[in-house]
Amino acid sequence: MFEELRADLLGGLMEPGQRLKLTVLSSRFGVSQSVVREALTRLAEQGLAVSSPQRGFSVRPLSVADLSDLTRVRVQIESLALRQSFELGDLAWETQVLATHHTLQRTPVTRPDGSVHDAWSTAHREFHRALLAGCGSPHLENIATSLRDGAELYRRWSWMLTDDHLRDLAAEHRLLKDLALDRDADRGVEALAEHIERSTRDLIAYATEHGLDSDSPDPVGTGPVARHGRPREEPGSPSSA
Amino acid sequence: MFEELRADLLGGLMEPGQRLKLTVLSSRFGVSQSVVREALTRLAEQGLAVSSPQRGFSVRPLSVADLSDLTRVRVQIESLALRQSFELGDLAWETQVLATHHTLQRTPVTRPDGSVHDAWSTAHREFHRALLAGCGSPHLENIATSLRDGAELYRRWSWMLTDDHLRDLAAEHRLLKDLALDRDADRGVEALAEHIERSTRDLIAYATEHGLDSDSPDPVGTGPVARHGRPREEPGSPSSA
DNA sequence: ACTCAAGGGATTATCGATAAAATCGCGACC
DNA sequence: GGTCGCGATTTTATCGATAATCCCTTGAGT
Repeated sequence: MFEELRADLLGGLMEPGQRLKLTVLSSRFGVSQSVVREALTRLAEQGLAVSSPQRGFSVRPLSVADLSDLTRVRVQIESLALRQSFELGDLAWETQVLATHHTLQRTPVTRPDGSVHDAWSTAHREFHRALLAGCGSPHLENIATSLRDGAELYRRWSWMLTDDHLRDLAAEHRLLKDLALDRDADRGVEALAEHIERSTRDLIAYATEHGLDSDSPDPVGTGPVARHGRPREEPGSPSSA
Repeated sequence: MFEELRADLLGGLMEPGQRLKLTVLSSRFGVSQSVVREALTRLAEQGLAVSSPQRGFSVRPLSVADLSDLTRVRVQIESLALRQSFELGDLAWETQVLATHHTLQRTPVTRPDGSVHDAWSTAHREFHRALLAGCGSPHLENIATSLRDGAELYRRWSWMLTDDHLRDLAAEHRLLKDLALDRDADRGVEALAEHIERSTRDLIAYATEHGLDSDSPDPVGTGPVARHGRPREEPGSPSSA
């Protein structure tokens, strides 16, 4: 149940800032409010949701300032971890990088019906995790994973709104894999930074162009999310049905 | 209540690895098991406790491997943040560094009766937070804080077991403050790294010398913790009453 | 004497309900 | 016509109890 809710959040099913009411979630998953509450508590501690005292929980709001900061920190942390992986990674690490890259390469990005990407997403996460797993530092790895999860939220929106970065993703991953096997730290870090910053650049450009900045009420929600048929019931939108 | 439990954990009142039973905690704090459970969930997500499914919660176990890793990562992260603080910090940052250092300097480390240090601990945390607060990156700041909290657990034990680092703490903090005001990044990072690594070195030396490694049952618990009169009721100790 | 199995006790996880709090809507007042 | 205040409804936070799980002890069997 926790994993389900987490997947929903990461999948971008709920729009940012939307309130997460205990009753609707408990009926939705068929469990009591207690377990929903515990799940939300964990999610909030992870940063995927926010908890307002006496106000309940809501989906973590998105903003270009946060995305910008997140990306910058992510580049720094992942560069650190990648460099250490290149120095300290053993044979098992090399093997894992190769294996996860193969899986990622052979997993289709989108399904034939054009819907979302569930297997590819996990494969993508596994590949990037494997890249950094050689650093030999559990703490550093956890931090990197946590940051990546935070960025995942943005990546889903970037996916829906901009579409000019789909073509060379495979090439970027292949380059990262090759540089890892070659232990070319400098170029590896450079490639990883570019890989991380690319979608951020696109999304920020789109956001500033379309004027949806920090407190966009729902312009992102009018897109592919409406597909899920969830009625917008936020009190912030005066243009009710 | 959450803060109380968190302070107890950080204060080293419970010994590492000890089980945290819901009933005793709920009666201890005079609240229901639900709120204890929520607090433990949050603490577990923060890393201060560990959650075993169907087995409840327990105090985060300590090990030299974990401490070593934690210290290494902490040096890297804090160096990153400090360097950015030195570059980007504004007047407000300088002021905060100066102010928190003054408070820290004027707060006695131990009380006259020789007991623990509650005000000093918060002042210490505030000073280090202020040092890094100029980096202009909320995410990086959060990560650094989280790592510092994790290290706090070890620091308390280091305090009780080794005592050769009490004398020059004030000098180290003053040096850090001066270097911050001078914006001397290289020497600042060097001083901070030394400051972080010092107690770790001492504690690891003590641990390896006294043979209490990863799974020490309670040799650390026989120390100042027994002062709290809490009977050892772990099932792991066969020498029961 | 040791191993294995079943029973009893203790502890955790979940549930439904109650109490507290906040929000929203309606009406009175300025 | 606009604003403030009060009451009703929704929602959260807490509670006590039940059901499920695990650990330890006790006993028989080998």
